[in-house]
Amino acid sequence: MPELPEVEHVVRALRHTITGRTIVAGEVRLPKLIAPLSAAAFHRKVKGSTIKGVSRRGKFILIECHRGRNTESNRSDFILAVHLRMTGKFLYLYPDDDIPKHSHAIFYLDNDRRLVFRDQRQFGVMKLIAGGQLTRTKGIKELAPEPFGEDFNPEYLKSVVHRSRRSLKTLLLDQTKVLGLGNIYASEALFRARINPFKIAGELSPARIIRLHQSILAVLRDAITDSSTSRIDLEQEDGFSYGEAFERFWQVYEREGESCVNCGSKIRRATHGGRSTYWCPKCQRR
DNA sequence: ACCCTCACCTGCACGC
DNA sequence: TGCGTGCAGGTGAGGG
Repeated sequence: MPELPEVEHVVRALRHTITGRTIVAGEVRLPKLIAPLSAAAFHRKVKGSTIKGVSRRGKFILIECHRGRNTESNRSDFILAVHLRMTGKFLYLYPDDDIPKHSHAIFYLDNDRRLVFRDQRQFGVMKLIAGGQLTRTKGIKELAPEPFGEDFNPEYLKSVVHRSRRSLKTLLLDQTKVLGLGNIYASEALFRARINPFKIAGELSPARIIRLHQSILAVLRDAITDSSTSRIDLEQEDGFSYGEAFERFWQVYEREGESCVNCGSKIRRATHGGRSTYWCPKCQRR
């Protein structure tokens, strides 16, 4: 379920929790999670490595590790890149806690705690990336610029939008074009920009592209800020709950039939490319 | 290069 | 109570 704001919160929680810890052992129970690497090879690589830090690229969580004493040497450094997809979660278990169902990877840490990757739907993915290879890794190298970076500017968005004949809603979900939105925040960003989700991207006026750019940033930033009131707790059964702090902020998503906060019209829902899209028919006319 | 459809999974809410 | 259906916030492979 997580989109960029939720991933950002998981990254902060992990950074705070596991930076500096050494991985004593790594166990993989669902081989496809790390395929084509074998569980044995995975264990050999992570065993004895120390976690330097935790960062993010798009919706990928990057756990930066190094091995051996010489931290200056890049040679044996690697990144564990984790994508939560729909239901992936991290848990930080106490020694006596049971390992819950759907736990597909377990990292035994040097403080006797275990970091568990749990994923009910098994869509999540882990990649072991050798030092310096991040920008050459398939699935990561294709990603659009970070939304909060300099390269994601109105000019960039204009170039992407003008080249596309897809609907804006579909375009916003394409991580190689616009990074960080998912099905919820794509609807929310279009609502804030007052743009109809079915509008063809290439037909968007320059003024509206600027508005869309601002709305994308505002939605992501607000979601990160608002939800910080609900701290992501890696010790909860679910690792973290998206909870009310995230939902409270939705203005159209999952609000079919409710009144638009701007004009009072009934929010509509339609299935578009197999996924739900929500919009206000009056504020977001075609 | 672009874009569409389907596939990957489990669990939950719903109607009968 | 059970069973079938549709739905869920993400992406990638494969094809046109």
